[in-house]
Amino acid sequence: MHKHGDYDITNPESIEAYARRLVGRSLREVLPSDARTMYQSGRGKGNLGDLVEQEYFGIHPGNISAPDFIEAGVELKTTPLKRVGKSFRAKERLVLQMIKYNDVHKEDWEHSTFLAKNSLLLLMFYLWESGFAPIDYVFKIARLWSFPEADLEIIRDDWETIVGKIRDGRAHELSERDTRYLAACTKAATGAVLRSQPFCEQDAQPRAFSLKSSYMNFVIDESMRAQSAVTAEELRAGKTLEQLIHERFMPFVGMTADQIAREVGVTANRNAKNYYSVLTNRMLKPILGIAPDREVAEFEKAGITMRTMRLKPGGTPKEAVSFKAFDYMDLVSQEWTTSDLREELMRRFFFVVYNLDRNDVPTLARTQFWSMPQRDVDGPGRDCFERTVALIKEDKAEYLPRSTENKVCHVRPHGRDASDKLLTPSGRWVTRKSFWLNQRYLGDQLAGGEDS
DNA sequence: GCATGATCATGC
DNA sequence: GCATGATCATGC
Repeated sequence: MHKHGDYDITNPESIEAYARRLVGRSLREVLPSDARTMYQSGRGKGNLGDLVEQEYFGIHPGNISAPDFIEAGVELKTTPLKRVGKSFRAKERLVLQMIKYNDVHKEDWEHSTFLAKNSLLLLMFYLWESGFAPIDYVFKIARLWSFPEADLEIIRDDWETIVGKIRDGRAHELSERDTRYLAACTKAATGAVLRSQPFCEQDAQPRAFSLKSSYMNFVIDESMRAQSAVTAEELRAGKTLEQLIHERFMPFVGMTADQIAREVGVTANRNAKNYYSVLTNRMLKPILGIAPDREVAEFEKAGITMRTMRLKPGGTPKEAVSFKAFDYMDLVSQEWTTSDLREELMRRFFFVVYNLDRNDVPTLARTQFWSMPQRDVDGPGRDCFERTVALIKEDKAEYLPRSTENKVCHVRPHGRDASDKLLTPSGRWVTRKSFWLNQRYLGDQLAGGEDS
């Protein structure tokens, strides 16, 4: 028996595809009514993980040392997200398996039960909402996850640290602070029955291997990014939102901005600095056949940042791209991993690209989706952020990173005029500023893209 | 010609 | 009234 209903139990991708059907929905919306009634209103509370396994996938994994989908080697994990502002964060750490103090010390990493069970995870994130029954939580992410090699190195170190402590007879001293990604989190309430350990008389708290929340946040960011291309419903004939958008712009490619304005009925002042953003919005309007102005919301929902880009005759961008101005006080209180800047850099960008001719007449050249490579986000992007924070703290808010100092971005004034100032932590008023993407960097990045 | 500082028209 | 995305202006 290889098949189970709508998926192939031996094939990870098939299982993932079936899991993805839950994204954007709750179990109540997809389960047959007889299965639903059991779990309504508190009764049969069961945790959501069990519900998904039994009612959605129809599996009853009893074996705790092998993956849930044995034939495919896939371990299913259902785990909550919480909303923080516009983005999602892990509501809790992800518990992978109990640590058996009396067995694990005999294992080596390559042959560990940890690896056997957790090498390929099917992660299903749902949005936790206070007061909801589990059956009503809406799933946001469903994806296969295998650890990137670099991460696995660290997880291995962490595993060795934890197991090493057990071998040293110090299981009772385990702490989540010992490790970076993989932690030995306490399991069961405080005061629960303690467990024996092999090399020490003293009993230890029950603990489980778990992925820290901070690591899960990284997984979430990555997943939202990967998924944003196809979120917002793969409407109509299985086309992605991105395909639909490209197609929408196609008829305008080759037209000058003036011609486009006439075509879509824009009469706004050509000198208005939001002229191109008005044009783009109007070109997008009829997309998806939804109510006017909804398309912008669709963009938002998919986490897409829309920008105009004008290329000079040589093909380099005429201008850098700005983000909203920051508040000095707020900025210095931010950590890189959760910073506004990182969130902005991690978003998917949609560029509407115009070519300028020698007379500066803009012609729509193409549209292009783009995401900043991860190494640039957490490399130069991070440097720029941390340098900026450090300089502000040193009372040098006038001397923030320039475009010549950083490959990816820089800081520049961004206010009403030179008198538009904000308070710094040192108590001085300094020109309002923001982060900007370097135009040279953008030129290099977008040159490779041949979209639409 | 580019990097950086300065400013603007509009929408909310 | 002001933040935003965008562009202009200047100095090196």
